[in-house]
Amino acid sequence: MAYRETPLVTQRKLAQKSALLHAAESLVREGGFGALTIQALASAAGVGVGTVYRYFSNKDELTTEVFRRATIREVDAVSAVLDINGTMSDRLAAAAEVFSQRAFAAPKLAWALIAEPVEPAVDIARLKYRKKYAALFEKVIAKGVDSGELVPQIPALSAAALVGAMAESLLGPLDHLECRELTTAALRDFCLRAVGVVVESKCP
Amino acid sequence: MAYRETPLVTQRKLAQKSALLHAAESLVREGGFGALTIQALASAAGVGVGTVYRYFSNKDELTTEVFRRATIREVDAVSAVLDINGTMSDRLAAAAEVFSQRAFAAPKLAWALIAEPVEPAVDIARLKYRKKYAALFEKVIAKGVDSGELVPQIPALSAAALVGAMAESLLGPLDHLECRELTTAALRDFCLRAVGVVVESKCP
DNA sequence: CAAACAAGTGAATCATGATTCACTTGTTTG
DNA sequence: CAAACAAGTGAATCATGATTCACTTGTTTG
Repeated sequence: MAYRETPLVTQRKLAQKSALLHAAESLVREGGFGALTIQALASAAGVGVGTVYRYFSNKDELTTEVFRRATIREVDAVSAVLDINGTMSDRLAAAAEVFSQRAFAAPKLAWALIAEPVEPAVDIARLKYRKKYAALFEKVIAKGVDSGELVPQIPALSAAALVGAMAESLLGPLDHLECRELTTAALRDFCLRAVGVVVESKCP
Repeated sequence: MAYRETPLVTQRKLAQKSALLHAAESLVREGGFGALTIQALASAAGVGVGTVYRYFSNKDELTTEVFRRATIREVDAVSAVLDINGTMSDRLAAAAEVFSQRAFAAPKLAWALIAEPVEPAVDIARLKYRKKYAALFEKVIAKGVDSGELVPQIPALSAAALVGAMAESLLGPLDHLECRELTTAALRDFCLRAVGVVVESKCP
């Protein structure tokens, strides 16, 4: 007798939540998190504002989830490339390149994820995922130091510094899409030098 | 017959504005820009909220001015040390050390200036002063590249990356004041390697 | 001293977006 | 089909701090 959620309804609800998240990410891709208001999302998704609250208990939950999903894709891409075969410097080089290339491929999104002024909730998530990047780098750097491939250093500090270097150095160039290749290469070399890989042999 | 501002009054007004700015910076030193509300400032300075508006036309002007004054001190300190005699790497090393030491000396302020989530107006100022740091580094790096002391590179990119590396790598350690020396040295070495100075001779 | 004016005051108001809630519409069950 | 319930709605309300403004207090001038 009682009403029970049927599979069809469950699926529709999932689809609706997914549609909302997609619409929200589109808004962020176009105008950063500043463009992601409940009103804007509701009208972009073609629903009433109240409907948004059926799927997210509040704004922070929404923005945090949008940030999390987008950032996880980035972290995963960098993580994947850090696991390739080769020396530690090969891996770090590939990671820097991927980070840069992906940022150039979606500049506004990159800016939103990396540097846009946002509500504290998103900023906390940002900190968390920066640590995730740093943890990935730290592991590889530590291995490189152990094997003698990299100069002795504090892996945790170098890793954080790499994250900062990557993020900051792209902020300016992101709107100069022509310099993409040059910038990517320069950033990669900077990172390699920073962790103590000799780029050009000095002892012929 | 008409009322005209007497030197005494002019001086009092200057003193009042200065007192407000000092009180505002104290609030920021204790709790970041988040703690700097007009209400809090007014009661900290022992005046009514209306009085604050006699000296600053709006909140953005106030916060921006507090940020500007504090940051200029930092930029000047780094700038001064970049002008010392010595090789370009000596200068960059000194700059990294000064940046780090000053951050450790006032951790909450450093956090507020570098990374705290703030209203867009302050964030714009932040961007501006990050560029100022970068410009200082860029000059020194360019000189070093020209003289062959540093590896070939894009000075503007390396400079931005250095700024990012310094800022990011201190975010974590700032509450571990014990590691101050070690962290400072590690950051300095990271920066020197990054710009292509060979820290340890490889050709005996 | 008193007129003329500026500085100081803080309760009241405003601005911006998030959030609620009484109501409407759609689904499920027997 | 109709009862039972959830999803959808958007105008109204709320929350947070900035901002205003009618008023009070202090300074200057002749």
